[in-house]
Amino acid sequence: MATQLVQEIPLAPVACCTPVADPDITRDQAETLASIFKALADPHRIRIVNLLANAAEPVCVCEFMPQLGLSQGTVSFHLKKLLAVGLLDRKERGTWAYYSLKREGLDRLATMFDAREVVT
Amino acid sequence: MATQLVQEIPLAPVACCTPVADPDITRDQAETLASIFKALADPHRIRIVNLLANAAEPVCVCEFMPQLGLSQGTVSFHLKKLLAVGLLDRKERGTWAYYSLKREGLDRLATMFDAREVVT
DNA sequence: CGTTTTCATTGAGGAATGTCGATGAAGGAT
DNA sequence: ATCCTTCATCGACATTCCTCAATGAAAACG
Repeated sequence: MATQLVQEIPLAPVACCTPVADPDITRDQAETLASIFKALADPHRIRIVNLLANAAEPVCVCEFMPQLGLSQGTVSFHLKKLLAVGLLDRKERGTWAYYSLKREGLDRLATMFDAREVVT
Repeated sequence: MATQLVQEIPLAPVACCTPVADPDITRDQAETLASIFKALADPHRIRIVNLLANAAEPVCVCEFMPQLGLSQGTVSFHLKKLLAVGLLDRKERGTWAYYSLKREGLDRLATMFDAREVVT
């Protein structure tokens, strides 16, 4: 019975499973992709992106602190992470620093799944 | 000069920046989203997804070990992470465990960016 | 000039993550 | 029944991550 169950499925008879095609992406590509996901792998950074998406204009650092309930240094820490992977844009204006969403960054993420470039 | 530069931009005159719209997503939603991204925030797990995307049929654990160069326990560790967020499907067959991509999981990710549900 | 404001960076802590080797559980084979 | 294979889990360790308070740097203002 159990033996038949195994036979039913068209898998390799000897080995445990059918050989898998070599991966399309290299180790380096996987590393790059993971770093982008890593930038979004934090609830506070998700909210930062969400805040920026809702904002009609660039937002300065001091705005995030009360919204997120985080200290100023921590906010800069998170913004830097998002900036590093190209998801955010930063421009200084006097003493202030304004952040905005980088459309290319989001589009790149969208096409990852749309065209299945990454995964398929 | 510098003062004029600040004035040029139509931002709030007193405060440092324009008030930002309240975030669309709740703290809980941000947490959930972050957990999904966290599952993909590792190069080995990216390669696992890539391998599964290239595979025509479910893949057993023993196949990942040589491909990734990781110990068996570590492979199970990563598979569990992806499984937990609904990106993978697992079915046992005798002594073996076969993993496959869960289309709904990927589609959910895709629509996140397509429809801008998450971010916009 | 000195003071104040805004933001980035640093140092230090505690928490979470990734890795391995070892152990355990469950099915198949002899 | 005994042994072997496959896989999940556990314990332990090293590394990375997140957070704050404190310090620096640069611009605006008195």
